[in-house]
Amino acid sequence: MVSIKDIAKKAGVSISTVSYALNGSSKVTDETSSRILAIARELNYVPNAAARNLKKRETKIIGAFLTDFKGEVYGELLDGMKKVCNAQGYDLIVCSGKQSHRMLPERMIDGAVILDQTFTSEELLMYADRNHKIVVLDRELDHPNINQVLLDNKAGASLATEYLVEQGHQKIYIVTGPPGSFDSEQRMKAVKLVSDRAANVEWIEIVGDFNKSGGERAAEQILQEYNRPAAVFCLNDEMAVGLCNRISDTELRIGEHIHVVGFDNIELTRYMQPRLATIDYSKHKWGALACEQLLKMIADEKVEHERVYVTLVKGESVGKA
Amino acid sequence: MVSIKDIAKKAGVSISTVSYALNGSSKVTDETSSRILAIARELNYVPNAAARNLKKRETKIIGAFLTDFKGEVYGELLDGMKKVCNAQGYDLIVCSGKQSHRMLPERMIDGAVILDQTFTSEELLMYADRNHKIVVLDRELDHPNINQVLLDNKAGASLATEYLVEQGHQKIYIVTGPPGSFDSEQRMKAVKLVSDRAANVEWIEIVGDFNKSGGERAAEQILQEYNRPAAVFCLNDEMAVGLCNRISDTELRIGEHIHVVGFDNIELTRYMQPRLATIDYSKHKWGALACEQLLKMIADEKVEHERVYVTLVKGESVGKA
DNA sequence: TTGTATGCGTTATCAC
DNA sequence: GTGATAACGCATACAA
Repeated sequence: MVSIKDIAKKAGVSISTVSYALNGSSKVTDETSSRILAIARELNYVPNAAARNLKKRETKIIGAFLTDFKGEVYGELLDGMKKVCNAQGYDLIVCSGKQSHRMLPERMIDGAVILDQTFTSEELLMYADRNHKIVVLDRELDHPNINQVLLDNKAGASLATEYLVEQGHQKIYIVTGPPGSFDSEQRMKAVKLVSDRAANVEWIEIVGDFNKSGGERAAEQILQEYNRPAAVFCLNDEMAVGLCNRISDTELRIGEHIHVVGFDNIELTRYMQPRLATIDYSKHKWGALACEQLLKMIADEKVEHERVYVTLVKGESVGKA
Repeated sequence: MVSIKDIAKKAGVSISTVSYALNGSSKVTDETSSRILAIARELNYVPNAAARNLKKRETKIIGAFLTDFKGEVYGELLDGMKKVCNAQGYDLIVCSGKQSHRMLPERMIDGAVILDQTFTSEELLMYADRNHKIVVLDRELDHPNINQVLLDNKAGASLATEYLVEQGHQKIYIVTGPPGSFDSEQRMKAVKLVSDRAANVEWIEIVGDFNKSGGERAAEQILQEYNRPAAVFCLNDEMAVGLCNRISDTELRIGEHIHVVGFDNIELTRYMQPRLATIDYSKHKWGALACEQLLKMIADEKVEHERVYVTLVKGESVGKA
């Protein structure tokens, strides 16, 4: 491996001069500087990250942690993060799984964005206590080194529920996420609030898992109990897709016998027949905002918790009761 | 930051003893070792990655490079990679964009899996010359430090084309990927071979881009020229989705007037009506194999280029001519 | 079994 | 403007 030492030797200068030249310091003459740069290029010199990181105590890398790589939501989200990071000279790396947790405490990254159930809140608080900067997208956590950038789950779930109520539906199934999911619990709360406020609205909770299979299982239950048209609010689109898919195997029609609304507005919903009603938000903006906040924290700027706004997307998957 | 020096001081031993103890060396007494470990835990000691990397000249991290984060194919692929890496004590990080290229030459990772158009082949060869280990999934490249794990594009495209020919189609549109795409060119070659071998088969090339929008544009052209039923081989599913979507706005029916086959078997195709015929392969296995090969190279084991096999998935998107 | 000493490749603080 | 030199935190050959 070619190091600054090699360049120094070849240029007949000291390593400190080389370091200055490579870092564009004005302390060195243009002439020596350009000579050193030429030699560096000639030798194919590449700085060693480990050495630089060790000395500077920063890596200029941000880590995004996901529960798994399979989610539909992630593409745009990561894209938003990358754009912001790159614009400020940071690199973004994406990690998943328990093993990768070490990245943060071992200082391989300067900060972390968490959308990852495999982190416990205690674990995150511990890292925050050790002065690591963290942005959480999937929980509420109060600590000076932790910033929240959360979806407006309450608004989204209210919009969806109100939409069903307005259409005259009185029997509403709610297919939830996995037990303990922050998003699921938040959304569920809003559903209860809205439907309890409405007259003659009955809601039935079905425990789901935020995956297609959960939606399919919910469909089974709903089909078994079927006696009159019903509405279903799947707390995410993935389950709505599974549910609609299962229903379409029967003689019941989505938007006529079973009315469905989802949450997330994943791309797939645009290609469903009928089009799925759902809750939309800018995933790109969510990711961008998360990284902006994180970079501010790293720069020791003050930040406030942020909220990502949502809107209702109507679709033919919901008809009049 | 608490370092082994702090532990050594508190334990009344030298830093080397601490280092030995932490690394589970048998050179140190069980008694002192456990005492040191206890102190380390008490002080919340976490090793510093930069220092370790600098000394050991390895990071135990593999980098996966993607053209962008938005692709449908990536979830399972990355999952396969992660599983293999983790099983062998490596971490996987996912990167995208030109800025992240530095990871490899700066030695932040021990090796790279490339599915990323933003790398030129010259660039990769240069890294390989500097003894960096690389597995490519998206091009042919011959170098002792580069291993290929490629899809069997030729077989896949042949299967798809033969399927259309068998169904009696004589006018076949091919919607290609972006100019210069290796996969696209490979598939195109096989299409020509098969259709030229068949009697009375006419093929028409439409330049696409592997995105939905390319499929939509292709649909426009096909609709304009429409005078009799035609078949379309979209060289990936993403474009097939865009194409079908555009067609479904018209009075023409997929599988009746326009017959479509794709490539990749992305999850979305399962939810299309009618179901898209396509070429399937195990994305999980592809990723796993790529990392197995890479880890072997890192361990200085000999490897041969590998091929990922494909199968035809029939669907109602293709009917008899 | 433990301690001493050196070096990994950089950056940065001093002198000169 | 340039050059010694000392860290950064860790691993390890060698000495004791």
